[in-house]
Amino acid sequence: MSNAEMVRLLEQYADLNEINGENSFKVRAYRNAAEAVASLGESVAARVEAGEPLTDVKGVGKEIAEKLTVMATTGRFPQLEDLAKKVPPSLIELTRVKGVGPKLVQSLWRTLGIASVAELEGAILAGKLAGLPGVGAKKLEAVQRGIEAYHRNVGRTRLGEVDFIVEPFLDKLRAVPGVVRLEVAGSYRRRRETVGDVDLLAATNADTASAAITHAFAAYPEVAEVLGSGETRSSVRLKNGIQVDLRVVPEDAFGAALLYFTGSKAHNVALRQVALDHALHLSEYGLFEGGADPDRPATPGSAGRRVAGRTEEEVYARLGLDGVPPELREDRGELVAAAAHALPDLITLADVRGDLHMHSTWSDGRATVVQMLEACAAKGYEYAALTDHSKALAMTGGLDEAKLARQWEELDEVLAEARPRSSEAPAGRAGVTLLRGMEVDILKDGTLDLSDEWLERLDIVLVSVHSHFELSQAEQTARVVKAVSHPQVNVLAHPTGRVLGERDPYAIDLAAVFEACLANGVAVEHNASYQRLDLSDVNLMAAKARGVTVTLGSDAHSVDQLATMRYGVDQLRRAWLTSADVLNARPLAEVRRFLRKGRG
DNA sequence: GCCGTTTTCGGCCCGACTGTTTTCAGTCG
Repeated sequence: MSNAEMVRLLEQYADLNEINGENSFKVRAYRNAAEAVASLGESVAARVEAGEPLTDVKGVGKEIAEKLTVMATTGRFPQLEDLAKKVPPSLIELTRVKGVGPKLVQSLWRTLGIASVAELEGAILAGKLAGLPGVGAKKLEAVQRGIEAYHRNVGRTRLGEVDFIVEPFLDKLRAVPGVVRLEVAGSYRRRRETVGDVDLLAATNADTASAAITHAFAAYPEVAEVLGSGETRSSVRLKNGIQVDLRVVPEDAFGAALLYFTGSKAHNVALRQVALDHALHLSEYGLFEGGADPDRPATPGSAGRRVAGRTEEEVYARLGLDGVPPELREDRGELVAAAAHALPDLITLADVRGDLHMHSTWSDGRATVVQMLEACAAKGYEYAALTDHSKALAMTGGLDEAKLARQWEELDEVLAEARPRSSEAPAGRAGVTLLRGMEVDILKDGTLDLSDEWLERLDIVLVSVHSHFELSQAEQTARVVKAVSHPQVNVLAHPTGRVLGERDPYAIDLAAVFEACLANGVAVEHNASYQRLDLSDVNLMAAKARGVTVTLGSDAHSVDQLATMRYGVDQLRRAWLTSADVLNARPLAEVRRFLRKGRG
């Protein structure tokens, strides 16, 4: 059984236990264990086979280790199967409806036999919900709104699509008088590959400004519906279905609030624990001396004297920690590293010296080679690899050997013109070295869609899977391993084939693929297109752990798409990568040395 | 169920908002 499957089952077990009214700490323990497995970076099954104890994994104790072992060896989770007989798994879907939590689900199931969103809708129409304990007219309305939102917005929105919405909204709100700070927090700030709700955080210098921004927030033209509004918190749903929350906080607590609302939840929990270890108390209002007094009402500031809170750095510093970049705040060891002053010097967009994956009008790109090169020059790149598709992708106009030869004739001309032989040389693309490459299809049997002769002539050979996604894991792994073992291959592009929100990764043993890449001097790509972002952050961490070189490619099919590089850098940062881990953060000479694999 | 220079029991992050209540439970983040 794969780690992903184990994660899914552990989460399901946690959810069902929660609905069943089980001890909330036990529920959390299973969620923590699921998270631990998800970010493990190695196969649990392999670990079990090797006899390495699972209890070494933080968050996995004796009980869960046993359950994981059973899953790994038998492919089953008997306790979950038993629980599912008492609590139907379809109830989990009900808790995804906003306004419906575990307690209400339990009540719906026990008293009315409701076990699905569809049945809930039916019961509301039939007037059966009124009279249930805790359900009045307003609650009923909230549940109905929740159901509408559920249908409209199942799943999350890709980061690159949220940007288009968020940036203009921010501009509007920043213009409100009295707003001194406005930031996006949440998973958007952590640069997760997809975003659920958008969390905005504002600091104002007067109470009147706080009312003004709340008003401007609700009055934004793209707002379809105001979901809730209070003195410090408001929520709206935009016309495209995305929910946006606004919090207004005092300026001197902005850092603590930004920290808190950026999360992740796991990071916050861990950070608060660090605060407690220092006999301090952390909330979104600041870091306080003296613990909260349980006998007094928990009003802001009642917890003691504030010792930090204006900036995030101030809070971290008071806890003896270096400032943690938002991308790392996932409770994957960043606090330990911050305490040891050992956080990685994360790669930045400015470190990227070239783009190693782009298309032109020679296959399915929309811009010519010259246009792409000029755009790369404008970005200050030292080099760029032209990597059009091969002939197997007929619909993209992929290149066969004859067409590739014609492309090279054009490249000869382009390069001759670009050479600064006189003052009339086109300044635009001067300075960008073109690497002649191709994105060659991996055929079903693992052979490559281009002759060896041409593979040898290319400066850089990317290989990738664009077909036969449904092969078994063993077949897919063997296919890809065979491809990267070809002596002329340099980069395995978008290694899992996923398309966010559209297509799951195909079944493949990445550990085996990484081993083959390492043995053959092949790099794995992080495809920076925000539809793909493949490899994922967790898989990138695993690649780095095995010593595999990573490349970054925009996979641009137009000049505009070259800019998606920033989303790729986001994910590399989330994976703790530094510029030293990334091939195209190195100077051209080093890149060439890597591509030659030590040959001539 | 997990964890441990407060270790094998007794903790486990914290607060806002809403609605249904008459002092609080549920939900959310």
